[in-house]
Amino acid sequence: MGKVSASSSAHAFKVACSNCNLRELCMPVGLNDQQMQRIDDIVATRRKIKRGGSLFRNGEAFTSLFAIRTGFFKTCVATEDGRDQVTGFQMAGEIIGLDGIVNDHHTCDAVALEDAEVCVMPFDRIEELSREVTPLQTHLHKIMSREIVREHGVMLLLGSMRAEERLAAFLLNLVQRLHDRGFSQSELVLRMTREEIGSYLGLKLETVSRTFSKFAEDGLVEVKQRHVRILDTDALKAIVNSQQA
Amino acid sequence: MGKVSASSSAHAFKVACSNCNLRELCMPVGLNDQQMQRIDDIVATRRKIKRGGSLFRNGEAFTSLFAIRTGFFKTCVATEDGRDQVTGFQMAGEIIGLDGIVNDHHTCDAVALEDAEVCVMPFDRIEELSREVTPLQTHLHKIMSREIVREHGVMLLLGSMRAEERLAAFLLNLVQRLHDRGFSQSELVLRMTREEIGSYLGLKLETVSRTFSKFAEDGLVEVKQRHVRILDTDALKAIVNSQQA
DNA sequence: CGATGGGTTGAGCTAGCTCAAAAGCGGTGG
DNA sequence: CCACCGCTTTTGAGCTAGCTCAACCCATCG
Repeated sequence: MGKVSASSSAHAFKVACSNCNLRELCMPVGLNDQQMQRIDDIVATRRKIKRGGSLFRNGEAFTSLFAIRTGFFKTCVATEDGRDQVTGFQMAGEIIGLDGIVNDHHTCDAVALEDAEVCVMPFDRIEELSREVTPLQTHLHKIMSREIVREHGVMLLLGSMRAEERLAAFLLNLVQRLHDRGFSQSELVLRMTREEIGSYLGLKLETVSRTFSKFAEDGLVEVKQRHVRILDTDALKAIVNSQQA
Repeated sequence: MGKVSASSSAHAFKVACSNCNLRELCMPVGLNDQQMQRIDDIVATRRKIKRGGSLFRNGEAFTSLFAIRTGFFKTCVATEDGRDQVTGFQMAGEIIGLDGIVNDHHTCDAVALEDAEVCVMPFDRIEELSREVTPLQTHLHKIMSREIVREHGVMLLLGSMRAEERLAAFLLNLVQRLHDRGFSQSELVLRMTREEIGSYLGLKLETVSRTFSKFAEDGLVEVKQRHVRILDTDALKAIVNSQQA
């Protein structure tokens, strides 16, 4: 698989979305062959990122969106005074980099939480083609809108839920997305630390740990380090909608 | 949609973006006459919304984006169990309704905090025209990306700031946006209640009120009900970047 | 094996919450 | 013009969820 530099490398070989098993996740459906062909051409290259490496960083020029092929990312923003906040965790089939469009440079960091590979899609090509292939245009708009709606959900979580609700919502969301990708509905391996979960959820790592322990004590989940088995999905759902405030 | 409810009404008369003094805020710049002409055609109608009325509600079909001409809105999402969270406050020149694109129905409520008027822009027309007028396409993408970046900022605020930092950041943001629209840099009238501010900032209304009082006591602002005069912008900025955690 | 980075757990603290009372403000009707 | 009502805001007093600080454990890896 080519020569890999420090933490990432660009590859010149061509890849085909039309053969990609993640197609339904990142590409529009219902394209004819010719349209599919043209979309294949959008993916300029792939890029591998080693665990801990970054796909892009705050301040870097924006040129491309990235479709995650394998691996797991976090995105985080930072204040001037150095605090930072995880704004999301992204997995295979998801599109990353939308934040860069508005000012032509990225405003957050995207860091690989495990070795990863992404498809590089130059944004000028996307815009060009989406003028001609209507389903692509529609798809792009929906992806951006979906991100806005997702963030609304995070704001709701951060603004009005208590610790247990937040963690329950987080677990349910993760396992749902994994299930959409063909994994178990009840078992998952966390790719991130307690601290990263805490940052995302607006909690301290100790609180995350304690809340995991409480869930385990109550028989809702089994937790062994980063391995989590969900034993009672309904109880977790009930916690999210508990309104116990 | 279509039918006019108690608190809003649709007007059939035509309006022209080209003559609108908010043009630079909601429309692309650098268009030629012919392009401008065509964009004028996007604005199908205007719609007035009385204070307290809603522009759209969670669950309603999505057909159009709205450009705020006058007035002030809040958007809020709700959990199944009835809690809700203000996700943003929108003022003249801002675009509202992007959440509806992904699933063809709205996922939040947009409520007028004062009598308001919006330009109704059918989204299918926008998509159609943005295939032909590249600056419009670019502009649409930037608007959506800007919203994503804005929400990142809110997540940072909700996830990692303390009450004083949140309120200071909120005031600075509001006054900045008002200043961009030609209003004072230091004086503003809040269009929302303490409770709505609290919801947006993830705080209780009492905490918002107390924090205002503390700022006033410290000589940073003068507060008389909803009239706020900022006396020391730099001190507010220092609070936002205090990292006192 | 020792070092290192994550994770857990305990003990005490505090920012922000809850509950409660009272006061200001704006509209309405006599 | 005044009295009243409903809504918003302020302020006080006490409480608590989640934080801080600290110790310890566990897994991995050179």
